[in-house]
Amino acid sequence: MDIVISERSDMPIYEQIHVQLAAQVLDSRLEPNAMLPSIRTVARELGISVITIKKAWELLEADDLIYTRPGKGAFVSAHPPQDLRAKRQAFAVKRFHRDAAFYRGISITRDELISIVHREY
Amino acid sequence: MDIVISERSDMPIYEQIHVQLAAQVLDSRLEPNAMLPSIRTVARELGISVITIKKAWELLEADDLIYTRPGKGAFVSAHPPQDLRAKRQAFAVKRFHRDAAFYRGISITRDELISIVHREY
DNA sequence: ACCACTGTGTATGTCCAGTATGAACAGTTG
DNA sequence: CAACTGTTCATACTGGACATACACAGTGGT
Repeated sequence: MDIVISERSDMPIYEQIHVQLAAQVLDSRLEPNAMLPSIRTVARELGISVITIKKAWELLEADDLIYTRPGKGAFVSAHPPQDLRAKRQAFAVKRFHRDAAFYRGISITRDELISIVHREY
Repeated sequence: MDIVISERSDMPIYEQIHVQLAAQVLDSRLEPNAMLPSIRTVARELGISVITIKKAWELLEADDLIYTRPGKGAFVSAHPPQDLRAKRQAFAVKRFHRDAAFYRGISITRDELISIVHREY
């Protein structure tokens, strides 16, 4: 489990953790049912608050990407690969709906946006 | 000049104003060199603080979309249509660079993103 | 010269999200 | 029983967003 916190990101820390861990689950880089380090351990290692980690864990659990068991720990949810691919798409689509509002707001057409993605991505 | 403030947006008010006005300039919906309503007028009409409007005006001026003259007012910058199209592209590209970080972070390929834009936009 | 506008700058204050620390509670396991 | 685990609660700090108020300086019409 690799997490890098950027102080220059405009995303809050809990969101950075959420997204990075979600990516690792969605990429099948974490073993299904593998135990995650405890929130106290991650907090200590990253030099941040347990509450911040817990918030990220809550989002991941809401996404059905991990599950937590009081007294036991937090674990990677097990999903068939095709479900993970679908979840990754859904994750991207959900975010895209928010981003799209901006481009619509400045009258960027679909073709213009596709062209931008093609060139800049 | 039309501005609608959404309390449900996750964008700060000054940013909503910035983006909406930028769009109107970039779409040539505002006459070059037309005078904008004063920051006190807009503040009163929208029921917000003059400082908030001023912040939006500052961003717009930094974008070279308006210019301000103490004692006179704020005006729409005059640009040839092709320059406005280029500016609109640049505006979108700049924003896209921020948005792209997320999609890269969850390993969405260019083709996947194009497909999402095609389907959802 | 005066007035009513304009933009600009400063001071002060409130609110809220994000984050922090610490402590306590409850569950699990060896 | 101890050492872990997750969970909850209390309290506090910081910084950004936003607010109000006031003062300054520029512009233009009368």
